[in-house]
Amino acid sequence: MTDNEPRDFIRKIIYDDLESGKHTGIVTRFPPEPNGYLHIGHVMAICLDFGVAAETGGKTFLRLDDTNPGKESPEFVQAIKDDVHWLGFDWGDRLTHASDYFDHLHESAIRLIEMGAAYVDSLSAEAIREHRGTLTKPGTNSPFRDRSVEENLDLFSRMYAGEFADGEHVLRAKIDMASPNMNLRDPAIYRIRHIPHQNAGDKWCIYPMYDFAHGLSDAYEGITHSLCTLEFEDHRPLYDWFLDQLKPEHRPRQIEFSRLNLAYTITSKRKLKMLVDEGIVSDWDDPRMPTISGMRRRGYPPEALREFVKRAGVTKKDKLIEMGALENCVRETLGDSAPRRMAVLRPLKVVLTNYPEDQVESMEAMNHPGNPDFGTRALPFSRELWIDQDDFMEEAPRKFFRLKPGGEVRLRFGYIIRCDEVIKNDAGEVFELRCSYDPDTRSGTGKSDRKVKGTIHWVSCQHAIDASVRLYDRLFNDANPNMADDFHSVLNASSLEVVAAKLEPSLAAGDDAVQFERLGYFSVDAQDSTPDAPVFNRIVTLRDSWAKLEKQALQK
RNA sequence: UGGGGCGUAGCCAAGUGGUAAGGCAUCGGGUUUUGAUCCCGUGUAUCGCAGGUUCGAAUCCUGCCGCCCCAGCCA
Repeated sequence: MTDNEPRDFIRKIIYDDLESGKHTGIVTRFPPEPNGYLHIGHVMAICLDFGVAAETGGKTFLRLDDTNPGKESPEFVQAIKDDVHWLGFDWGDRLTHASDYFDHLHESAIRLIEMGAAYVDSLSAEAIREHRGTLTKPGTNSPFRDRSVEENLDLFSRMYAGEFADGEHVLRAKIDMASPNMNLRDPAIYRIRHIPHQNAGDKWCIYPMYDFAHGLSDAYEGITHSLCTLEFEDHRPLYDWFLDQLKPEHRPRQIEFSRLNLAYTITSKRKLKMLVDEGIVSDWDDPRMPTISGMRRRGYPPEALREFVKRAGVTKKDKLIEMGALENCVRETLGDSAPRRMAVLRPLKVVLTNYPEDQVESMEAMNHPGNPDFGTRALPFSRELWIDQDDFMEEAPRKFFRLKPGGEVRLRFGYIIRCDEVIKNDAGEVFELRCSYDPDTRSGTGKSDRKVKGTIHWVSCQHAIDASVRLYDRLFNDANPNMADDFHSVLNASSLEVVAAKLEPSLAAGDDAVQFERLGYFSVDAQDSTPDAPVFNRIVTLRDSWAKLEKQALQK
């Protein structure tokens, strides 16, 4: 147990239930509907459901909530399993489906009918809506509400037998059409759908609704605490109503917490699906997507996501968390684990005019400045180098301590160089820099104690590897696109930029996440990269206080 | 306008009658061959507002305001 650590309100309830002896073991479930990919919001639920069970020595079911065939598919089931595993959680032999319980559910529905607590309604969907009333006006009873038990049983068995078309009849719980809680106005519990099911195949043509299936599934599995998001709070009376009526052996308790919203992104499966279907992103695992698979492909480490949701906390307050908070978790974990490398994103040629034509030196470079265990590597150095265009300014402000005409800068793990001449192309763009190096300043020799303010990264031209590097930015320009009338209007048109980069030779090995020094963390794109044409994704930039200064200067 | 939920610093978040933790961000400063990391320091938070109870209120009471969710045969 994690004593002394502040516990969220749900853990308090659960730990209390353990201490009071109400429960001797905790059983939770993570119940996604396999109708899309899991996203950052689900990470929170996964960490809570699996986390609290693991902490208490309990168990967690991964339950596919597949009560609505037509929207659900095995592809999504597989993706969900992959994502939960990747995040670091294990359900053991507790992979279940709501559809595993269709027989029990069907029997329970019949019991409800026998108890006079459910009836077959033959009103059209539209008529049912009209009878439901509004938020301020009570509903009115369906003319079919008082059918006899026998008639209901007969009708329901014929629904089951496939005698009716979709929508002809529906089974409803008989509760209270005047309830101020809309969910209690005789909710539908079974509907007719002549459509095969992703797990149950052709066995059924009637399917249970979420409210009916969920609580009972929880009960069948012996779930002690059924954790869900706030929008189901209104459903809790209904959840409890079914349990009150049917009195299953185990009685689960539903507890609701607020969803986690990430600024500048959306967490609605429906909208994420639109991004995919409309080709705005390449697929569900596009590295810009807030899906688990997208973040995985982008290179986010799972421990960073776990740390992120831990910091976010579990409460009932609506949250919209800054993107920076997530990115910071990613930087923190990668900062420790990623080896350092050098790469030039927007190459600008530097010729060292006083360096021997055919000479190549080998520079020793640390793989991690803070951790000697990472060792060192050899970096080839020669007369022609690539540096980043951002590291040169023809007319530089005072505080710019990179390269400028007549100015000096240190090449990381190399020499101090001075910019002697700026060569431009016909369009007047800076095309090449003629520089001279100071042979006494070779890194690590201690021959000179000269200091220069700036250090920049570089790659030897003749040794460089060409690679395509994808630079990602937020998908939306609005902090809360969830609330936009039409998310298309707040899309960030430049969320992806692809550059032709030059990499140091050791990057051919294609490691896991690495840091390109002074630029950020990058990883090989598992799908598109090939040995001949490497493709890297930028996971996240480094913090950049220079960019911040520039931005402030612009605002003045 | 019915019902449910939520309001503590820019973003999260502890706190449950004894005088406002912590994290992230911000802003200073130090170290640094990554303008990174690291290290120090940095916040008058009218605890949504207004009344009330109390020696004492973010915590209790009353009234108000704001935001979110609910009228699928979706989950």
